[in-house]
Amino acid sequence: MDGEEATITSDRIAHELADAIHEHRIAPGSKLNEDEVGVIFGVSRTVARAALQSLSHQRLVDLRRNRGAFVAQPSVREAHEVFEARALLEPRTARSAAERMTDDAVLRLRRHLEDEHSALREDRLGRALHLSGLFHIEIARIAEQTTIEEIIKQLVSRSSLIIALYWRRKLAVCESHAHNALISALAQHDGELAEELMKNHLLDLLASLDLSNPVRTPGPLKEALRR
Amino acid sequence: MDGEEATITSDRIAHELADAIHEHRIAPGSKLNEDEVGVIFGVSRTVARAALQSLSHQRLVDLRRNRGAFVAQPSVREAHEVFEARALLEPRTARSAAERMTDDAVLRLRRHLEDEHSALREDRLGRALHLSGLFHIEIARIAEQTTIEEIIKQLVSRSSLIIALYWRRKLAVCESHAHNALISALAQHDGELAEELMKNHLLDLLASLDLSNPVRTPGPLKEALRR
DNA sequence: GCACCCTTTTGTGTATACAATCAGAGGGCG
DNA sequence: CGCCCTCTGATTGTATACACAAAAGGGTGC
Repeated sequence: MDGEEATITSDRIAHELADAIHEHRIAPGSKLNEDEVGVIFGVSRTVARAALQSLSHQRLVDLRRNRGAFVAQPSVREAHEVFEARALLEPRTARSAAERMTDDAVLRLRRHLEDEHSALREDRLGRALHLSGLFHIEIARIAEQTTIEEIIKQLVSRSSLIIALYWRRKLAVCESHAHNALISALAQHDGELAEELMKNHLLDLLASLDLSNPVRTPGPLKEALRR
Repeated sequence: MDGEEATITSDRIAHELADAIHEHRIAPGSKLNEDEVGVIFGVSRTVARAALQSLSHQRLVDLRRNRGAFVAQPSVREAHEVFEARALLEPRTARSAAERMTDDAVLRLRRHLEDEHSALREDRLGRALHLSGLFHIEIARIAEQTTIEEIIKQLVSRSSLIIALYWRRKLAVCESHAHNALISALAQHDGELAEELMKNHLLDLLASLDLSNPVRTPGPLKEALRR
């Protein structure tokens, strides 16, 4: 009883692809060929197709009729909108999280932050960014708001694409500080502070992007699927 | 050049089914057989299946492996969460809408409200409720926040299921009043008031539900698809 | 030499066939 | 008489085949 790869469902493939996109191993604009995806995961086009459709519902890929699936390339407009939505949801959610914070949750967040640091030390920037996004999702989870968590999950996911396209400067260090400060506020059940910190953190994140010129990264093929 | 039904895409089917659910023509818990859907719309299971998957991503239907698709039955917990999310998003969005309000938008909203009244007069309660939900979406559209609009669209959609399950008293009249007051505030560009009105409107809506007992409406078959 | 059109090729859209799985009915056993 | 097991019918999961649309490539005419 070794393997657990017996059931390769479309959800699993969607997840796998999503992770690759989040870690910037697949660039925005990349073509995702149905056959290719199917071959990679050892399933037929039917299943691969379902996975791609799933990703398109999450706005991670763009499905163009008779053209195929492409990793989405959010516009500048969309970038602003996504952060606008996050600004409405996340600060108040951080406040809720502060109220519900448990010792266990503090530990989980600290461990998470530690992973982020490790990834950075190993120079796996993509992975670090991915973990950084998961940090926000973890906070929503602590707030015990599954629905809002799902929404934030999607927004963070799209943020990952936005960062891939409009990145300007390394914000890794201040990122960590921001997350660190957040953990402190949460651990002390200081909802007010947590809300404020989250609000500013999101503004910093937005400010670290260059949304002046509409970057075009045609995005080449993808051979980044090493599992 | 009469027909426009040449291309029955899965999106169209998903839309059609979604409308039926929103208007309470299909009850929560109803089984949505792939073959049946396919026959009704004159397509193969492949397309019907894609439509159902799409609806499941919107959380309108519940896809159970090897069991099939069922119209979702949100739990009491989920009901609270959905309205929690709406409370975070919609009031501030109403404020934005007030700032961007145009004469044209006012007209659109008034016409919308009028439709709602017509539906009520014709005793088409389901349709009235559906329109009432669209009203909220229209406000998000006026705020020119496509992303938030999409999120609200989903939340309103799920609210429709929640109302179908946990309805307590007729709130139709106060609904209209609330929407009317909102239009006034928006027309006067009074963001502050619009935000407050929306907040209270959502609280009223939530209060009109009976979320104490976990209703179980097994939901019979569906022959409600008269197009 | 360049541009345009036709052919070829690749890839998606859809239908259908087959395999796997589950719910329910019926019969056998305790 | 009730419980459990098995068999059957129905329905979903997956693969494959074919139809068609769009891109790629080469050839010809200007």
